[in-house]
Amino acid sequence: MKEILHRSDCPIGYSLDYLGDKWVLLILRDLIFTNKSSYGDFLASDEKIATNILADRLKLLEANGFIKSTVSAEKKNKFIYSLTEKGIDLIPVIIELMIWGSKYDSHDVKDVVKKLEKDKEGTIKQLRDKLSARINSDVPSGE
Amino acid sequence: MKEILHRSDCPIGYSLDYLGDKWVLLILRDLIFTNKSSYGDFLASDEKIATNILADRLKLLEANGFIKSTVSAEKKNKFIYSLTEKGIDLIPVIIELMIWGSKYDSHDVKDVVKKLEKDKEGTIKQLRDKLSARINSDVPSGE
DNA sequence: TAAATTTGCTTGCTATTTGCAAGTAAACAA
DNA sequence: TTGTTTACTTGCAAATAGCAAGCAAATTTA
Repeated sequence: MKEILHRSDCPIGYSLDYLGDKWVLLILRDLIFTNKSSYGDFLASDEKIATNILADRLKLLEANGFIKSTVSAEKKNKFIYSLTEKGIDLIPVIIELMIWGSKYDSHDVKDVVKKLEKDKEGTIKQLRDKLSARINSDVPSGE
Repeated sequence: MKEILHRSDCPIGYSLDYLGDKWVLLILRDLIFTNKSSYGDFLASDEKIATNILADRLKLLEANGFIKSTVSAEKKNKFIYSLTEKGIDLIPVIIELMIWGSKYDSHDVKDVVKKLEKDKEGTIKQLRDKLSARINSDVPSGE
């Protein structure tokens, strides 16, 4: 795994050295907002990530402590990825990307995001709690 | 200028189609948090962006309405870049990247960010007001 | 007023990264 | 025991990034 070299000592630059990429935050989005948790799940997302890029990013995210993987309880050839606290802490970043995107994407149905925006802190706490629960249980549970 | 093709109709994906890159948000950071406003200013930032990449990203940001450029009043061979409202609306995204980066970057001096975090909304409003004032004045003013 | 400098790029070349298609391997199901 | 599911890896072509040099208009300096 290629080590991340930081280009400066700016905290924004530090974050972008990990997240400044077209794919990483989409994988984290899937983990935060959907029940997707496996390689095949992420592969099936609308953006159509290439198999080698997905494998690479999952390695990178795990090597850098954003996610962890466990063998599925039912199928031993299936891996379940879940967020660590470090990954969960990115919820506010992704929420703000969603709010901005929703404002400027003419195609977006804005009602859901508007509701979220009205209680941003509550929404973040809800997501945080749901995902924190998964940290110590091997199997992600549904809604 | 190459047009941005959106990979899905997710608002997060929409944002990342513009911002999912190691450089774009660093240029916007300079415009938001420092008094940098010219090609040469951005070039001098710690991350050492290449000249062709900087030129490309400035074009892209202007073509997509994040920034606008005006000829400097004093020097006619100098361009002054400033944020549009669309760009200013990215302040919350960048703030969250800074908060996350500050939490996980062991080298970061966290005091400034801790203070910011205590009054996030106030800080955003302050920045917003300062930058909004620049939209209708050709010359960015100092602190 | 001529030469040097500042400013904002562009160009050419090489190296790295991405993206697509195909292949592999372990676990599992029929 | 054969086919399928799952999670990758590999090979190759295309796109992007990065480095060094070059260029041109405006401005300053001699």
